[in-house]
Amino acid sequence: MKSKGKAVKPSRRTWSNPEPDLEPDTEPEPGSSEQEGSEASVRIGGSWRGSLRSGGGKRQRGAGRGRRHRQHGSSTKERSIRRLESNERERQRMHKLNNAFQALREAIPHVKTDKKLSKIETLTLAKNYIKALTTIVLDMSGACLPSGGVPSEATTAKLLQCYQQHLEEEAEDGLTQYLTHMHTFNQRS
DNA sequence: TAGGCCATCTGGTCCT
DNA sequence: AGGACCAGATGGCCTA
Repeated sequence: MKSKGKAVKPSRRTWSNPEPDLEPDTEPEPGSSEQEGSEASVRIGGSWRGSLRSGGGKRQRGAGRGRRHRQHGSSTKERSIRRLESNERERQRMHKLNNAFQALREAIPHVKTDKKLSKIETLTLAKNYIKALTTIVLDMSGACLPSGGVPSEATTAKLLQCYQQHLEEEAEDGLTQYLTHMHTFNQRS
């Protein structure tokens, strides 16, 4: 396990722990003033960074774009508390995501090395693994993938049915069980 | 030392 | 209204 010194980053200026010479109350919030998009730099994430507002951002979802900051009408202290709570939730969310990645790493076969799979490697291997399993399962059931690589509707329905059954049973050894179902299915049909 | 990977913070947007 | 989700930014650690 790599120690990445992430829990605390003392050298970093955080919103909740700003440098003494910075006055959060007197600073215009990014995007909340008339200077929107005209600042050479904005303070986001407790750090100074280049302006994001002028075209660089990809965030253009929904009709709410251009909306002003949500105004909570609360004190600096209350906003600070909410921000800390929000950070904590985000941390927990990312931990859950990482746990899921770890579970995925353990579920897919790969050459064991000292170095753990990165996230992108994990996703890529998982995708390939699913493709390989699908091919095997279809072979067992006498079907085969069409040239496009996409199973037919009927085949997909069969796969989903077996997968659903597997989920309901919450099998300990998922793959074995899944393949057994498919084998049984094949024998019956 | 550069580049890859990652955790964390943050603000915007979506959803309930 | 508030939590979840998302993606950009930042900086630390590690390796080639």
